[in-house]
Amino acid sequence: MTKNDLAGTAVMDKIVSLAKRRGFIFQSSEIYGGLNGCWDYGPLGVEMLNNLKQAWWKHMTYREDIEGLDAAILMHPKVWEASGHVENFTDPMVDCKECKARFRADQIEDSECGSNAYKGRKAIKCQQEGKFTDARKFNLMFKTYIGAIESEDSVVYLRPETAQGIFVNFSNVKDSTRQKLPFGIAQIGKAFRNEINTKNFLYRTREFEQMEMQYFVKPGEDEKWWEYWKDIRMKWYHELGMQKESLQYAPHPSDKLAHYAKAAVDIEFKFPFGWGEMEGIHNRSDFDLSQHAKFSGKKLEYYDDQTKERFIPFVIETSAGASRGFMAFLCNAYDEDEAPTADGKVEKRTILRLHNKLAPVKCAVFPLVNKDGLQEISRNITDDLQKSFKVFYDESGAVGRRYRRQDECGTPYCVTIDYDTLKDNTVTIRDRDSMKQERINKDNIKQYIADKI
RNA sequence: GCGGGAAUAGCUCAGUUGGUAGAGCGCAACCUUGCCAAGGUUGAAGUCGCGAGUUCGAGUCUCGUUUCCCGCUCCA
Repeated sequence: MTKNDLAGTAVMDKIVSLAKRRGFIFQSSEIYGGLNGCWDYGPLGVEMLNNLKQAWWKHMTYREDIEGLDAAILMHPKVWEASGHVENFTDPMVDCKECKARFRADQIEDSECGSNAYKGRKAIKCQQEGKFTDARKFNLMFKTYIGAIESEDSVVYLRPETAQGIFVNFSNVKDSTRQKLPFGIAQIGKAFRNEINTKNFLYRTREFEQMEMQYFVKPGEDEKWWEYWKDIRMKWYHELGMQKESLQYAPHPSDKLAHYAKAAVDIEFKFPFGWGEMEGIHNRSDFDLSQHAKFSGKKLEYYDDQTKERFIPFVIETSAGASRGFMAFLCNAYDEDEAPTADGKVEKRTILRLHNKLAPVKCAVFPLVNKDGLQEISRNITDDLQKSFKVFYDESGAVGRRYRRQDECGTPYCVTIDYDTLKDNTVTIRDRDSMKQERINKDNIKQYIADKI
């Protein structure tokens, strides 16, 4: 059976349950009944998430034209005025008490009543008849106070995106690194949005992690670089094992672009519940730097020594969700196939076909049986290997059971120490996906795995 | 925010007209075991999401609430 044969909801349920059972994802504050839209990464989850972030970090910053940054989550409140979040992140909404539809208060004139009985009826008429609630504001930014006094003067926000930390540091990074255009700044960090609704496990949550890179270019070259990053970013997902048919570009129609964007395309993944955005590649033009220049009074310009031009760079942004990516890679890896049993039958095998780079544990080590010194050799091998990567030692139960445990966790390699090891120092190393084994010298295990992760 | 469904052991679920909590898998220990969830013995583990109410007595009935899922709405 392949995942395509299974209904989306059923697959999602299985993944959620496996994530809990094996320690990838737990509900936040579970013993208190949970907190809506918040999730914790368990022992295997945090390893995998770190691997994902590390893969992205290397992809972005192990090149000459991109620098790293880790800005504070709390920023000056004016940042969010300049960025447009204070104004645009707030929508006054009204509900119709009769048909239960919700409207943006500023769009009632263009909206239609949500009830079938009044199909085609203008919502403005319902409002005139007094069916609507008072307008309520929904600002998606979490608000808190800095310092001892809780007043309007001490309001700060949890950042709703990491991008602004990069824009406000544009000059700092440029001056301290002597970078010339085009160059980029990359950052991984938490962001917070007080969503009206959360849904789909890790997909829409109130606290999430972003992996963003803002690439600063000369105006006029923005189109070229937008195409470049669009291409590079899609390839990155392919290289980490995502099936091509599970990925697609979803362009934003020009009349639905965000206030800052000149062009935008999403990379979408085919989740069990349908296509969903994982990353956006946006041409933000000079909107952000111009706004911050205006609000801060500081020049955020670039001087080109070659052409003697002074200008505000354009920004091509690649904005990926680490949490969403985590979930997408988990869904992409989940599979069920068939494995032979000791008595010649076949049984269902649950397996996470994670890319070696993402797998939480790289290698498991088993003594074939728990006697005749095989455990001691296995312990020694484990101690040696875990100097280089995450290893799991297991001597509990039959060896077949131990293989299956690792399959469910996505561990790519299992090393088994048997009686031949005593004679010639070889061990078997078993591949997760094919279940095939080969014998190698125990001193070569580390190199064998290091070459593949 | 609206409508619908669900919540009992780590997971998947039973639990009768209201009468002291069950199974399979998993987990732990021991025995057995020479490579793919094997067999045996033993064991740990649940304030039945949370809080009220009705009742002599509530997993079961009522109300509230939280969380998750589905459909709307929302997603600068």
